[in-house]
Amino acid sequence: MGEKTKLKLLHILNILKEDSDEETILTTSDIIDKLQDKGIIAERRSVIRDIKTLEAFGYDISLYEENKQGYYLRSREFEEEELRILIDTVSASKSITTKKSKELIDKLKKLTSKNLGKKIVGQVYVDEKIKSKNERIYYNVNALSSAIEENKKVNFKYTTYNINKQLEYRKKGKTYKVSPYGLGWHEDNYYLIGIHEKYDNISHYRVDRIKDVEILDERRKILKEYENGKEFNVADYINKTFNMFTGEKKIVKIRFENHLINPVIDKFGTDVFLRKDGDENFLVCAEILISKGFISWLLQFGSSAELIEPVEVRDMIKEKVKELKNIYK
DNA sequence: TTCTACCCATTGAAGCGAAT
DNA sequence: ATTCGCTTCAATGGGTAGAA
Repeated sequence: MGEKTKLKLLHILNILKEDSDEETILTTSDIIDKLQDKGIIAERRSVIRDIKTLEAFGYDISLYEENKQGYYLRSREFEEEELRILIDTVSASKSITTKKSKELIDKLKKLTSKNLGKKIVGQVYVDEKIKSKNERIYYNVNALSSAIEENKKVNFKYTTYNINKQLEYRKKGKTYKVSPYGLGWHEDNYYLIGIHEKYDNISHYRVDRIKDVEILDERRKILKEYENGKEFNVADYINKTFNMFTGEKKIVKIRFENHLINPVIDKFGTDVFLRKDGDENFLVCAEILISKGFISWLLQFGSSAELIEPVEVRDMIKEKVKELKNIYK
């Protein structure tokens, strides 16, 4: 007895956490065996008593009385589905390197039992082709968010792929001075949203392509729109921006064929204003940022989508179509 | 067979005051 | 401040009976 009696309780908790779940129910003798592996000799009834103690403390343990098979830890910090979402997101994220993804997934795995962890992770496929090669991503995210919090400007170097598929510095390694405003996800990429020192509009930078971040002791530049203390909402901004190209905000009216309802909802959300236009079409009115990204998004639907208003955006599309016509004539 | 419930004896741990 | 000795208390395990 002695020290071992206290260790036993903790070991039992650990055993329940690591080795039990709804599909692997442990009997008292299973637990006794596992305790023995750790050098603790325990008696049947004291195991039961310990489990009841854990339950009384608040652990959600399914008892023999309830399931007639044995014991298992029912709820954990994360449910299987929640964990799966997190793990999938990590493995799909282009900004996180393969190495960092694997480390993160290993940590996430510890939030459930060994069995379930193995099951979930076995289904995850990490696509190395799309993964960033920048191991400094965490550092970048950290430095950038501190800068945002402290209302400071940052210096960094920005990289891009050249046609030889090599990463090289943009603008010959010149430093970018940016007032950072937010970090946000868009289609598996992590972006910094901020204002470049030389310009007055919002720009986006892929966080995984940013290098050598340095926090400056200068206060952030304020955009005119936000001078009156209005809070910058990253999520809202990303929603209104298409494929991370900036442009002017305009109200547009677009006619879509009915079968395009899903991509439209994906893009505009369920709150979008839309109404029927005959039997085969519907009309959408929405405020968006007009950009190359938006036009490419619209053109992917070919003749199944038609932008009706405003005229100047229609003209932009006409121009684009003319360019295409020249290539494919 | 496996678990729970109850009673009982044993024993280690904790609490506390006194001594060093 | 630490150690010793004493008492008290709670945890453990043995036994038995009973339920599923």
